[in-house]
Amino acid sequence: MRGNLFAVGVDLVVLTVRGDDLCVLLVRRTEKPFENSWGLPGGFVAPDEDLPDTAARELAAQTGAGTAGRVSGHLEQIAGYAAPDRDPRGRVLSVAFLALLPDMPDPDQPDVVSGWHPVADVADLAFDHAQILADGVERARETLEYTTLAAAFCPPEFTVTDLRRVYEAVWRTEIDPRNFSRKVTSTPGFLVPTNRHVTGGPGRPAQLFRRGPATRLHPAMLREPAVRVG
Amino acid sequence: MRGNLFAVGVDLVVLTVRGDDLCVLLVRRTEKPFENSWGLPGGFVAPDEDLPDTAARELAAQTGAGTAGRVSGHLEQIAGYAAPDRDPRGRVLSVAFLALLPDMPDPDQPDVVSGWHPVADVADLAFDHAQILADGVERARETLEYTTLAAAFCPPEFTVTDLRRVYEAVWRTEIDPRNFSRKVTSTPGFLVPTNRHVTGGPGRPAQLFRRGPATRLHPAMLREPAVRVG
DNA sequence: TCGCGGTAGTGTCAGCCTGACGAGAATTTC
DNA sequence: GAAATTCTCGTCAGGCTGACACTACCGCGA
Repeated sequence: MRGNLFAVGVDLVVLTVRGDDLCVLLVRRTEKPFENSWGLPGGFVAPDEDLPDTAARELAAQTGAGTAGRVSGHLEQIAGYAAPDRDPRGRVLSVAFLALLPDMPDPDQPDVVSGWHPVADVADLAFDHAQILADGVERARETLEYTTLAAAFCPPEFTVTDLRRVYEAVWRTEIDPRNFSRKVTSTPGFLVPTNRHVTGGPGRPAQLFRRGPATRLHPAMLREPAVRVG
Repeated sequence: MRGNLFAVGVDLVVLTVRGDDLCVLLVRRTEKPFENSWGLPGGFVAPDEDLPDTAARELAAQTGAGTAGRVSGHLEQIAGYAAPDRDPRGRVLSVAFLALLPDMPDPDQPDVVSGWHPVADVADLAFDHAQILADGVERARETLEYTTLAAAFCPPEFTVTDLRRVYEAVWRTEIDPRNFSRKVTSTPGFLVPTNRHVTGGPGRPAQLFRRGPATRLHPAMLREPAVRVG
């Protein structure tokens, strides 16, 4: 077999929505290279492990959530990255995965080595992680247009407003609440009403919904037709 | 550095439209494993080579087109595949790329070791190439919905009907020529009229167009809203 | 108790886009 | 020439969207 050999790792772009911000899970590196820099969580692929297995294992380890992340979360591959000089230690290929999680309390160990950072504030990541993050965020933005995956950012039961805030945070736009409500509630299989309502806050109580079986939006929920001719 | 080592290769899903069929470029394997089976063209990543470089190099080699494939073609990454048992020789990670080319004469060497096959007729490929092909075809179908990339299947100058046949072949549907023409000619930047016309065939001569600068379709050209709720 | 601000959800309406055609224009073939 | 074929423009009804008026229901404070 020809070809030189690579170390193969998996890097995770773990996104969640906290308040009005789209946030990414970053870890502070404790080893060279890029010691003390922030980077994406990740690890090497173990023998007899497939890429999604590695990603799921790392996700569980980093979020301290056991397999809980899979209950309402989502995990998909973004792409492979293998520029010859992306890792000074040698030839390393990294397969990036995108994970979407509901907002959760800060990571189990309340240390400063990992935490949520608004993606808009992120700068200077290790390796080519800035590029990977950008690709992951763009993927998430597109995914929200054509699928019902925004609900992956929400807890098992959520209101239409919760869901709208996800779109607004990921797209950094404002959406008319009335039109948004009409769209998502009229899409068959997107939301399953529970007939229960949240109370406590100001205003009329909002109905709680659960995720429905639908996975795709037809027609899509398009972002601003962003004048992009070139 | 932890982790075991992988050989890393690139596999190509090279698609074109011939007549009414979406076709894929396959090669007949001359070595074990899967000797004499059909498989996707590909090769290993050379030292100091990035993944897109390998893909472009292999594409040029396989189509015998030098760099001509890039003139009106398109090359994008699909995903990485690394199941532990996908290659009996050992741990091999393959990054798949999707290439879209205009129809061209059969490969330079008129041998039987490589050629175009209608994707609908393909069966029993080597390794996990059937899965990779399926993923590539699905990616192409989605891409046609949201981008202007169908023109990558066409020669530099083409008619609206040429373009429509691309959509029909990739989606395996029929599209109303009048509505299709309205859609593509009214999308700013999709088609640039040349004011020249093709002649020779039956019927009114069709105008020739060139690709415009637009890359995205707003709104998208949706396939059949395929009743898909689950 | 009674407004009052705030949020949830419904209703309306004009405009754009699409699917489903009709019909005319321009060419080859018979 | 007449027929067949293909390209192109028009028409029209229906669906979806953005914009926004309006009602329903809550907590809060006077």
